[in-house]
Amino acid sequence: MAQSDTVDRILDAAEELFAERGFSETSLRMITSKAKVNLAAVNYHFGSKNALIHAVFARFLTPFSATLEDAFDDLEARCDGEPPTLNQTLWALTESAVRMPQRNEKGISIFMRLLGLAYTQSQGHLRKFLEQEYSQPFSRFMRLLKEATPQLSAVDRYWRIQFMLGATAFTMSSSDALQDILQNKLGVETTVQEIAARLVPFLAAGMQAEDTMLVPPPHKTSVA
Amino acid sequence: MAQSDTVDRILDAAEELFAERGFSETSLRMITSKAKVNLAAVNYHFGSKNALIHAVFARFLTPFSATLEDAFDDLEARCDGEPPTLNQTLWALTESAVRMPQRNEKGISIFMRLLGLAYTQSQGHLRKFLEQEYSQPFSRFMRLLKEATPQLSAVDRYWRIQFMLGATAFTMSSSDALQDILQNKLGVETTVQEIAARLVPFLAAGMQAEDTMLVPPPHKTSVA
DNA sequence: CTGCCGGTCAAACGTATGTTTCAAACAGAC
DNA sequence: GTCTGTTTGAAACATACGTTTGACCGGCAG
Repeated sequence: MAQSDTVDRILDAAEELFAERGFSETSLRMITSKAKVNLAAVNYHFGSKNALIHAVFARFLTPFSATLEDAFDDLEARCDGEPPTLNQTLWALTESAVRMPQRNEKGISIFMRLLGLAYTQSQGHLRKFLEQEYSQPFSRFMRLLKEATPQLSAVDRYWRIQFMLGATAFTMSSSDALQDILQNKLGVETTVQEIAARLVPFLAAGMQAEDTMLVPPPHKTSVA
Repeated sequence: MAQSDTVDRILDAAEELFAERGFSETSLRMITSKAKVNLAAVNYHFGSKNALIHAVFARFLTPFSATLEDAFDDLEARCDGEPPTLNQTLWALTESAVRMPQRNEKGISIFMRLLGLAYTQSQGHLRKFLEQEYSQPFSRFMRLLKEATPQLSAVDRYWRIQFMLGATAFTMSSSDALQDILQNKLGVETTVQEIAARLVPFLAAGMQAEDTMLVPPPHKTSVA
């Protein structure tokens, strides 16, 4: 056991419980009892519950953002001046996520759910933490998206990026429950990789949809 | 004030606070003090906090599901045997939502955010409540989607529906914050109707994307 | 052995929560 | 006015939470 694995045990338990139940709904007592660790250990090692939440994100996000930067470097190098296509950009992102070394078989889906929760639950401190710690790869991704969709107006692109984020965060954030339902109803086993493989074409098609027409025409109410 | 507007004042305050902060993060004391009502009134009129949450949803969802059924009736009548197109189905849904009588100007976006939270926060009781109270219009919408996309496999269709739900719930759920950003960065005013007008084409294009290829081909790692 | 120090532990602290209680205020019927 | 059932009010209840405390343990340098 070398020094002390208490810190990792806490992080593991917290990660899993946060993903299952959300942040506010998970108490330190649940975490410490799942981790088989004394209650005070959290405040001793991390300082506060919020700091623990940040640490859970940092443990995954820091190596991930490095991997992602590499993937983007690779991609831009291969494209040699030409801006990467939308598909290439989206794939670079998902591949980076899937290739991360994972603590266990459901590591990625747990973390996707956490990211979804981070965006969804208002938790101001988390949002601030993520924005100021990981703004660089995020901005770079945004720039790539912009260069890959020059035909879109700024406003259209802005909203469609939100739609993409939403579809991704939402799907991944409820993927456990959804996978349960899907297994029961259709008898299909689905991995995160397969979900991503379905998601990317959906997003790419949405991004490249015909230009938005602001007056919704394809509808004829009451009057035939 | 006629009989008692206490119930409505509580519902108004709860709706707004839940949307802003989530369910667990909103206490009964916040609600009752915003509603200028005694703390005990919630338990007196609703029985429990969970029952209050259900009531908030029911107040919007019950008339909405009726409106939606009418819209679907209309649509199917106009199509006369032929299954409605995907665009028609999506527009029937969004038009129904937008046309609901609204308590105030942000009524719809508040409620969209609530629906997103309902799906995202695990809150088992809420999910059960929604499923068993409003399964009928939901199933009908699913059937219409199925008939409008006969080319999709059941699994593909299932996931793409989840993507649609995600993009919608997520976008609407953070639309207030997003609209603020958008106004500052791009100087554009955007209404819920306009967001919907951008969202529907995005969703329709995603739903009708080329068939999913499960082995992601458009990527060439390391090897040129 | 002594002294120290990072880590663990049980227990307690203060606060906030959802819920309950019971008396007071109110409305309408007789 | 009096009675009756409903609604409000202030206060208390029990519980759960995040955090803090201070005693204790174990290894290691002097």
